[in-house]
Amino acid sequence: MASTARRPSRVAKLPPRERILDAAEELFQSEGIRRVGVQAIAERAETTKMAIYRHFETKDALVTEWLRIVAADYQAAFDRVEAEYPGRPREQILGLARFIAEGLPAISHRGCPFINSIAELPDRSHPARQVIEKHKAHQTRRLVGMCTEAGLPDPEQVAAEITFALEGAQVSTQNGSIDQAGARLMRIIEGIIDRHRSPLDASRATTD
Amino acid sequence: MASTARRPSRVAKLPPRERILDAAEELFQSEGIRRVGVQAIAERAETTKMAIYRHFETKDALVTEWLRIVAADYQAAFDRVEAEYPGRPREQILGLARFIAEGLPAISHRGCPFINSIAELPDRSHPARQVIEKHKAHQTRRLVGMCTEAGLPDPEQVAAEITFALEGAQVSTQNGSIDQAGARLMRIIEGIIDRHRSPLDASRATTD
DNA sequence: TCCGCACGATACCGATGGGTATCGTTAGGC
DNA sequence: GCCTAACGATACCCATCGGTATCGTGCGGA
Repeated sequence: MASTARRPSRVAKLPPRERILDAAEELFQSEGIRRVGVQAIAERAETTKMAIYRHFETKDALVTEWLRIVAADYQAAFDRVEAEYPGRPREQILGLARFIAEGLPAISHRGCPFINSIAELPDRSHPARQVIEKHKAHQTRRLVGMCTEAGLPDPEQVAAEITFALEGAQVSTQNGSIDQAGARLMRIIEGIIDRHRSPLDASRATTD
Repeated sequence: MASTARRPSRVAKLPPRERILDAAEELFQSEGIRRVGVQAIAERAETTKMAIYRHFETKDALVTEWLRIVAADYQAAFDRVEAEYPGRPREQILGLARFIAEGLPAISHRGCPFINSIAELPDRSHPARQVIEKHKAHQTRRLVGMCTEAGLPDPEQVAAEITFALEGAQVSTQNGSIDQAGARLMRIIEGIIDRHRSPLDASRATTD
């Protein structure tokens, strides 16, 4: 529950549960869910398998909790961007895109945790899948809200376009050139917004 | 090795190698690579594990061969669309997008084989990963070529935008509404092309 | 001081999975 | 009509992995 600071630094000895979640985050992100055994997580967390099973019922529960935290981080980005640009939905959307774009190098060769996890969890009834679906629905709702507030016609279409672009960027970055991906993504988002904003006045510049 | 005239005794089933590849395709696509054991593939192919290892050195080799086939299918779509609309790159791109859009329902709850496989194969030196990377590079090259031929300024940017949209659509469809995804994707692609086609002349119709 | 309890370490269990060895059988080519 | 080779089936080897049981240990609170 304690969604405290998610810092990859496990230098200082945090309580076991935090260390376990940190280790799981690093390993799941870099290696994938199924490739990482509980034993490996325990070693990285400088604890033992037993300690993990004292805090989490099963490995699946640990996976689910990890994705819950990642989802909370994303939603925090939404909150931050809304607080930073109150009443300016266009800047909010661009801020969100920037958040993703700036995160691209970090995940470069290993993509979005949600996308990867879905690939590894084909069972839709898996609790982790439900976390992902709920998060995606939440994200879509907020994005549509921003587009509506921006006065864009057909906000659902715009939100869908933005979502496609954001997720496509994260996927494509896994095996392409990372250097330009962020800049390209920003231009795409700007283009989407401006195209919908003024369909009869497309002469406005799309470059930043 | 090259004797394709094997005569099955009882049923008119395909030669073992074909059956194995068919079974692998179905299972890998629906369940994922790591979740599917060689034994399961053998049962689905109505053969045995040994037969599989007679035709493929390892499971990884089978995975690689499967992805090679999928890549060939995609490239066939490129060929088809180029043959169908010779000298009309805009229609070629839209035809390609339609190919993806129409394929969305089929992969609905289980996404693109490449994206999923990358998630399951974090090792970039894996031969299957190299197949994927080569395919993506090839696809990008052809897409950039189409954009160049269409006289679009900054064809790399357009190709990147299209790629993001196509892959994003396939990812987002996994856990969202499939019904509108195809139509939304087509509108996105049209919007991308037309926005770049004539930034100073946006009065032309965007619908086909 | 002593009790409780979370923690650490190790050994273990059952299941699964990749890969191999070996058997008999069958089909096709000369 | 034989000889080679691919095929089918079974049993097996070994590693890994999720999960459990059982030890011991240190530490804080009443």
